[in-house]
Amino acid sequence: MGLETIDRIRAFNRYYVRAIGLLENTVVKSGYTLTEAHIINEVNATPNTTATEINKKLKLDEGYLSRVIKKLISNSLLTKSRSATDKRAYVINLTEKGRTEYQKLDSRSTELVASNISNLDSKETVELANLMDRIQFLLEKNTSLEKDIIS
Amino acid sequence: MGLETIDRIRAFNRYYVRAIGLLENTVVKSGYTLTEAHIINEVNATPNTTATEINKKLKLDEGYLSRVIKKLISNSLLTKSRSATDKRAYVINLTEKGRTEYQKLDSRSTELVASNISNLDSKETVELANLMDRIQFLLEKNTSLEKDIIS
DNA sequence: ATTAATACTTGACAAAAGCAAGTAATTAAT
DNA sequence: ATTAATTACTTGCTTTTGTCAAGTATTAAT
Repeated sequence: MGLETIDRIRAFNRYYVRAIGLLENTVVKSGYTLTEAHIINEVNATPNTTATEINKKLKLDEGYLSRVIKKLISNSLLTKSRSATDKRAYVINLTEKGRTEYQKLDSRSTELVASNISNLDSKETVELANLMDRIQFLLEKNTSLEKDIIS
Repeated sequence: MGLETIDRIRAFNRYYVRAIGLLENTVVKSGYTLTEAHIINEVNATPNTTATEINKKLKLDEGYLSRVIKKLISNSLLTKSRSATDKRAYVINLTEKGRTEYQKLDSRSTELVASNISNLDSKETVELANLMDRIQFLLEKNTSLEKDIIS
């Protein structure tokens, strides 16, 4: 297959890095940092989670995560209460406001994607999603678990 | 096609953001920040460029860019000299060391991609590159120029 | 019981990035 | 032609983001 195939993959990665960078800016304009948005997403996806659980996905510095959570609590998006089963840990949940904000971020994100593919007809849109699924499938073949990187 | 198609696209974006985040960490371990690496790439791609030209691609804060370039100059990777044709601007180039470092970053990146797809056979690897090309083609359909975002 | 590991916090600090004001050179406007 | 506006870049100041290390409390391991 040759080196030029890898170069094509790298070209895509550069392209997508840039595209995603623009996304990130847009998320930030929503008033939350990307990290905050990720945390909100995580807590939404798995209620009654803990900082350690969140960090298995986000892999931030523990101290930093602790502070960001603190900030989200002081902004009334999250609640934290000592776990009954493990008093070292704190159970984290979204507040009502937190759920509302999650919904906003979520629909905002959907709108953005929709607008970014607005020139595609529905056939092409489905094709795009299929291509993406296939890429993810191929890339995940390489990494049985968790350690997947692409560069 | 329905909302679930957009959700699939968003799922891929999340997946890829994470994958690219891991890439970034790896680049950083090379001793340069991602921003520095991008600048080095740009100067390599277009010699005799200027800060403004670089920033058309990278879209950083001007002041920040100015400082990063300064740092790269003090590390002997770049040179800067007043443009003869426009004395406001500075012509930027790689030094010999800069070229060497570019080559290192470049081959490192190729190696990383290769290792991340090492489980694919050559047929699948070509398929992957084709899928990526097609995605890029579809996404670029949406934006005649420069303003492409995907989220 | 003692030691080690886990969950989290806090203080101090460093790096990355953004904002705003400024200089000098060039281009556009009248 | 002179003034005004724009462009290219720099610098000081601040904020945001992230790291490191030390510490507390709790739980698990031996």
